[in-house]
Amino acid sequence: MPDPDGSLTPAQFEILQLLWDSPGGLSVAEIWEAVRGDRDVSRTTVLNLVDRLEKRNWLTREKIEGVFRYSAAMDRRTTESQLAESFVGEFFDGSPSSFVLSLLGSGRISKAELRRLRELLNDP
Amino acid sequence: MPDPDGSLTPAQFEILQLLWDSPGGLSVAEIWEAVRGDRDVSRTTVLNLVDRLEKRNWLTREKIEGVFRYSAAMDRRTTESQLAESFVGEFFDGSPSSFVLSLLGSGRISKAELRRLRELLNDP
DNA sequence: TTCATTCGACGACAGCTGTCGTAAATCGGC
DNA sequence: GCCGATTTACGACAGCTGTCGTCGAATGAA
Repeated sequence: MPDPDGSLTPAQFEILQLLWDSPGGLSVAEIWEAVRGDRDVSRTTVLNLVDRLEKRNWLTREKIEGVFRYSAAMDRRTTESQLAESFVGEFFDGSPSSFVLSLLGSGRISKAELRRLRELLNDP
Repeated sequence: MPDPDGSLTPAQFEILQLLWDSPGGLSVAEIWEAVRGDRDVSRTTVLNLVDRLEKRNWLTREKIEGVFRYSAAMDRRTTESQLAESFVGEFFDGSPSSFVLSLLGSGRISKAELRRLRELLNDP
């Protein structure tokens, strides 16, 4: 069971999010139903996304009562950490503070977010 | 002179970084020379990357003494802010604190970076 | 002017993504 | 066991990316 290949696009990440929120795993039909809440998309599109993710070892599947149920192969924390780190590595020279500085510069961070950030860094 | 189209890949971003560091702009030959410091790549590859960036309005160019010199159309701060914000929007539900939390979870942040982050958030 | 060198436009290619349709396999009800 | 419906596999497509080569145009030295 090797590690997942490559990185993730938003469409792929959306599927992983659904699976992380569904302990027992989901069938393609269920994923489709959930995705269709946001975007209008065909069943086979979702099927294909899921299929490719499974081939790249991002998902595992198990046939239960005749239908495949998919689950995320890597847990949420690890995946998100990896995404965040490789993004900062590629675009901010690996410097989180440089990234946060840019974010602050955009001026679109709410007071609540700022407070949460301070707590995060000063507390533990 | 509309805004730049779409987002940026690491290869494209590398070129922008070079241009931000070169006030007078750079010719393709100069960009090539700089890029070749990192990766081994053909002249036409760089030329094509630059060409497409210019067509998407990420770069402007001006012919000086017979040779095009390219400059970044959008300044560094603005571009980086946009990148950071859209990344957080796509993968962290628009929540910077959630992003930083993931980064902390990876356990690969140096003490110096942590200190810098705290200063950044407590100072202003 | 001529000619070698540089520069730039263009096209090509494979790989990936999101999108979809068709066809085959599977399943449940009768 | 058969048939309609669901599920899955597979192939197709356009668009983008990084990669490169070719060819014509521009340039400058002799």
